[in-house]
Amino acid sequence: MSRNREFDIDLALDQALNAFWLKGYAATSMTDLMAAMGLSKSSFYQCFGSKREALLAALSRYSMRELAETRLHFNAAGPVAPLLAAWVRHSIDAGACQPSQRCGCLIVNVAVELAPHDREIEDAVCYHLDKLAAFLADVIQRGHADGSMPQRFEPAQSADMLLNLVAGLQVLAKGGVEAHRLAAIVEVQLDCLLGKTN
Amino acid sequence: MSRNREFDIDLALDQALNAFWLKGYAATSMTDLMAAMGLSKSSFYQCFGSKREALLAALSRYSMRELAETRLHFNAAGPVAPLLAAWVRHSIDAGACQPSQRCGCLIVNVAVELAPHDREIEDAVCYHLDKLAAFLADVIQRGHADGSMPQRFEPAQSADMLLNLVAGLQVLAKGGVEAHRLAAIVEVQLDCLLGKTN
DNA sequence: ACCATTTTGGACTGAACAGTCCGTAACTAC
DNA sequence: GTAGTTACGGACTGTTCAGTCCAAAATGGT
Repeated sequence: MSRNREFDIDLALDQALNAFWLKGYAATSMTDLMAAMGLSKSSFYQCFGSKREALLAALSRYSMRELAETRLHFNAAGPVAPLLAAWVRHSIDAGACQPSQRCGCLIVNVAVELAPHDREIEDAVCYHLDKLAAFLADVIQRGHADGSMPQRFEPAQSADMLLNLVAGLQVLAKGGVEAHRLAAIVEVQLDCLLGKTN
Repeated sequence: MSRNREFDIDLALDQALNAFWLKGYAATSMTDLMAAMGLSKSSFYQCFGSKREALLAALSRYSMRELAETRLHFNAAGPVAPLLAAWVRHSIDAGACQPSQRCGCLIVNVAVELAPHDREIEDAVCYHLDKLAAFLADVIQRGHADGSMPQRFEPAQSADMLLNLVAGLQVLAKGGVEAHRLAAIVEVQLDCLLGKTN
């Protein structure tokens, strides 16, 4: 009954996501965005409404993807402690949407740039952080149960601490702190959380 | 031999700093900036050269101020541990250039928004972080010497960990995480760094 | 084959952008 | 007082911004 869309919405959204990830929201012009997504103005506005709505959609997609990957990682069998250590260590070099580019974490970037000025975006950021914290708390609970993690702190507190750890790492990495110092921070924190033996 | 400048450069710079702090670099237009600083276009460009150079100057001023305040705080007599605890706790509510506004830390904001795309700004950020880390390492060394801090980690590592802690807090605060959770993170981390007794 | 529907490219909009320039006003040194 | 110098206000530049609109092309149902 009608002409078919020529592009894949999810693919276009991924490319928009990468553009925002790489340059930030304000610094990504519509020209940049359309070039990255490979669509014309009319197609973009028809499909996504506005630049801001595209960011919101990209943010939601990023959040889903990130949470799914994290869940997958912790689905592995065996004690939780080494999984957790691997997850945190991985977070250092995960912040690259393009090779040799320090994009950090889209959620962190958006939280800093926009969350205080846009309620809806703050809600999206907060939703992601809460989901992630809740999942990590579950994982930590599992670590307590399987005996691989000392029960020194409440799971929820340890989870928030991990959140804070990875958020801080993204900032320091973007600020130009060398990788070996970031790695040392991770090890110190893992030591606190998991005890001498990790 | 000439007409005098009608405004105070440092005051104007402080107001520029607040504007950038509040809204970020890209989102602060020249119109915003001139209004905040209370000067006309010609005065601004005559005195500061460009928007970017104004940011650089503001960044340097912020860095000096921040470092001076930190040095002052740790100049107090007595054991280091409680001073350190107070400093970190204070960092939660320090991120407000205006009442009831979550501005976070200018260095963190700029690190996330601009450092990966502007070498000179990255250098400024990195310089501040290094200075702060080095000073904190000295403070921690003092804490080791006066016996108020356990010597579980190297001073430089503990200092980087503190840097990471406060950076993470700024991000989570901007993202909308509630203050009591931030406070809990601080206490957990202080517990790791200072031992059960703080 | 043809009509109804939707996508698409690109011309177009008015506003906002960073930055320049110049006539005028104000001040200092002499 | 006056000459020389600088600061100031604001008009002005050309560019870029996000977003609108429409004619033409492409498609699917009948």
